[in-house]
Amino acid sequence: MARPRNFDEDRAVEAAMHAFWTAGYEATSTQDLCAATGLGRSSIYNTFRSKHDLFERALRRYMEIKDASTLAALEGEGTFRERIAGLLRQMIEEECRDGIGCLVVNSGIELAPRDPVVAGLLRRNYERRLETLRAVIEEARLAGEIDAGRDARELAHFVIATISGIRVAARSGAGREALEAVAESALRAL
Amino acid sequence: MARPRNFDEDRAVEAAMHAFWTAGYEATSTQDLCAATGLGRSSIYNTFRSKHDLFERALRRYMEIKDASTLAALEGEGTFRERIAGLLRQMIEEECRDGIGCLVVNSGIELAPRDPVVAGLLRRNYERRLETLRAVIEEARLAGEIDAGRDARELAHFVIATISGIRVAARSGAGREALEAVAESALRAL
DNA sequence: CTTGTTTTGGACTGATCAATACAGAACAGG
DNA sequence: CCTGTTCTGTATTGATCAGTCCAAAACAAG
Repeated sequence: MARPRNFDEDRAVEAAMHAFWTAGYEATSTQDLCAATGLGRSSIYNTFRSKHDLFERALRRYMEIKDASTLAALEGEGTFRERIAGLLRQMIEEECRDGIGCLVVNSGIELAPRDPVVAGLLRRNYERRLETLRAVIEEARLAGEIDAGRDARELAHFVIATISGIRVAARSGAGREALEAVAESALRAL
Repeated sequence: MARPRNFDEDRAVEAAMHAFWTAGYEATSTQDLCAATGLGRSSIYNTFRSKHDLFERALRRYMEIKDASTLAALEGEGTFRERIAGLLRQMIEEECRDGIGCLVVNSGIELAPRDPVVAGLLRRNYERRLETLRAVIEEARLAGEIDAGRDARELAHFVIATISGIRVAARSGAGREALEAVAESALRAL
């Protein structure tokens, strides 16, 4: 018994996600968000309470998507090493293709230091990724694919840091060969 | 035959550097810059042409300082491994102490994708750091401290990426032990 | 068709943004 | 002390910021 919505909320979140992703939080104005989503100001403020709340939704959505694709790479075919190599290659491919970076890394740098809510989201997501990786690595360790003396959790930290390092390097002007060299060196460390 | 300046230009640049460093480019207003430097708007715009130009100066200054301290760590005492370990420890210490991160990493994420001037500065700095590290690694390789079959340039890329990875991890909520684990794993890869 | 509820577009708010204008202050050379 | 030049504090610019308001529009239920 009321006027129905004229847009898809999830599509709007994903459009906002791309806007924040490419330009960052501060540099994305509410005007930009209107243009990206195709909505009017009222619709945005009526649906999402504020620019910050919309950003949270967008960041959560990004994490969902990214974590799903990471999990898919980790649970794919092949040896543990091959799967990690595939994961790193996937990141490099992404970074070189559209040069858009990673919203999690971007948010950690731009917002986390002064935004406790975002910092909390990122910390929880970090823990989740860490645990996923740790489990996979532990499995590989027990299967004898990597040195039994290594600590799975520490290696998981290392893999995550390597991915972040590759992403930052890509933003600093490193070419594809450089990124692949980093991935190769990291794989050797496992 | 004119009124002399009432402030030290270099001190002003360093004050601005700290402001940009802690809050980022967009989130630092010209008002903030006045407060940080202790100068009036006129003095700032008269000395540095614009907020952007002042940022460039600040970024250049940061790179000078940082590169000097990196070079000092690399040219210190001890084996190659010890010096790299010292460099990583220095970064971790810095990251844990004031949790302020690195202006180069921050700028690469926040500005480089949409600011060609900053992107150029960062790319040139990356090349410089790469060459410094490559030379040190090459020396270590010839001295037999690391596997002669490895490529010094590739390893240099890897070390830089590891440092960036550690910095991003610190911003994502990783604790000191996690960062140290990353450093240890990376050292093992050399 | 009427009523009730929600959405929507667009005008509007006060605040803040980077940057400028300008007048007077401060000094060096004469 | 003057004169010329550069500084500096303050007021102000127009633009843009996030967010609000309100009237008209759109639909469901009756």
